[in-house]
Amino acid sequence: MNDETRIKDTSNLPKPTKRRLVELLPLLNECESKKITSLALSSLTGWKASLIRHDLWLIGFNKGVKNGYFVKEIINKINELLENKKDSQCEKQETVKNCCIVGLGRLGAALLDESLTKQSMFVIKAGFDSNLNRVEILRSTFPLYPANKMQQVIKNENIEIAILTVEQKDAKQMAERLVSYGIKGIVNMTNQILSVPQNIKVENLSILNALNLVI
Amino acid sequence: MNDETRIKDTSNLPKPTKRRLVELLPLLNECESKKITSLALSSLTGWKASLIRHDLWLIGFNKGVKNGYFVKEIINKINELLENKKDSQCEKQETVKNCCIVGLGRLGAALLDESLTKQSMFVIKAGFDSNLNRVEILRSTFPLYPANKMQQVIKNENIEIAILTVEQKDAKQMAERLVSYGIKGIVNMTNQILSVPQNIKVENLSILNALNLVI
DNA sequence: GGGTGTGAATGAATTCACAGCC
DNA sequence: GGCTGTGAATTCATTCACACCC
Repeated sequence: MNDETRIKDTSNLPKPTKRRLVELLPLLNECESKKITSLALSSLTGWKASLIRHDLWLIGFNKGVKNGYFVKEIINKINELLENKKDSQCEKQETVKNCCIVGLGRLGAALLDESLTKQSMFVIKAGFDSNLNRVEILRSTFPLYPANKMQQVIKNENIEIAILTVEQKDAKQMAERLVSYGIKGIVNMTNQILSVPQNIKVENLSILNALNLVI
Repeated sequence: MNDETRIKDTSNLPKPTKRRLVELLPLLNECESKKITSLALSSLTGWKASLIRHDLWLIGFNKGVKNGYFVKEIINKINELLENKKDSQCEKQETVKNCCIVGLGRLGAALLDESLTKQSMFVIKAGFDSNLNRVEILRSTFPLYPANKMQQVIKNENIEIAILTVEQKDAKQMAERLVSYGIKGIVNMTNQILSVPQNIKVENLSILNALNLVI
């Protein structure tokens, strides 16, 4: 077997590493220099330089880097990961991810705006609310539907990700419904803990919980 | 030395433990039964029962629990922690935490609403934006100020926490300003990494980053 | 039996240390 | 000298295992 076999299997990266890489992305995109050293990244992020090198090593930066990493190369590598190309040989597949917003209260309504996902791989395809009024009144660049259309729209539009902004009390059962309709990832903006099957990914973004953690 | 000396120093709890406890709080508050077992909590959260017992042990549930924990007791204990009472003998101090919202774009404006912090220890005292228009037009239950009033208002109102909802490009420097004005905790809703002094706490709640993690 | 309390054992993530390269 | 590449050492978090209690 040749050297290629030594390339790390990036599909089961440690979670903290993946998180850091994702956070790195916006920073790298704004970087005007061609190359950047682990030390420079360290001072930009506050993370140890050795940790950054280790992370980059895990995603395949072995040998060949001389005096700092090429910013573009890091960006490309991270993007590759995120697009879950299990097989890097595979065709340049369409890497758009369809999302929806579930719950159009104050917070959900604030997301009815393309700017959130501008120049990203995410496209918001639909908004849902069980309150018909909201669905009719709110204006948005993508269509809004009553909650009873969820199953159908999620299937038709091939939506994989939901941003959950419903009221606390509805969060759990709504998450279950979404999972049953085929949603694979949930960005949970409520402060409820969602218990979902292992293969469903959840990120918790409760502002109230966050406030409790920054005290 | 007596038994009291064995009580854990809850001020430097492991971060993951603290996070779980905070997430537990809303769940416990809705719990209608008087007592709850670690097993029940496990099935509600998806976390291992032994982990939950360990967490509770760390915050002082040693001995004395017979057949499940008293829900109220857990809630109280966690709240005590959050209010940072280093010294449990201390007077029943005022445990309100003053917050502000920095950046009144679509996301920030969505938070101009008491419902977020209702029946919590947090009170939003002010909103800031460098765009005078927004400050004048938006309606809110607390006062809005132009950004140049920040230093003064933060000091006068004794504001310790900021919810950062400015545009990406302004995030870093705004964070630095906030720190220089005495802010101790930042809920960062931008996708920029903020590098702040050690003693300042930051929680990152970027929706775009979260989307990248649930793929 | 079903539950907690608790240290020890395991597993995971980070940091160190240093060889090797320009 | 400054930088990366990389396994080993260390630190940190979770899980196990079992004594004890009702």
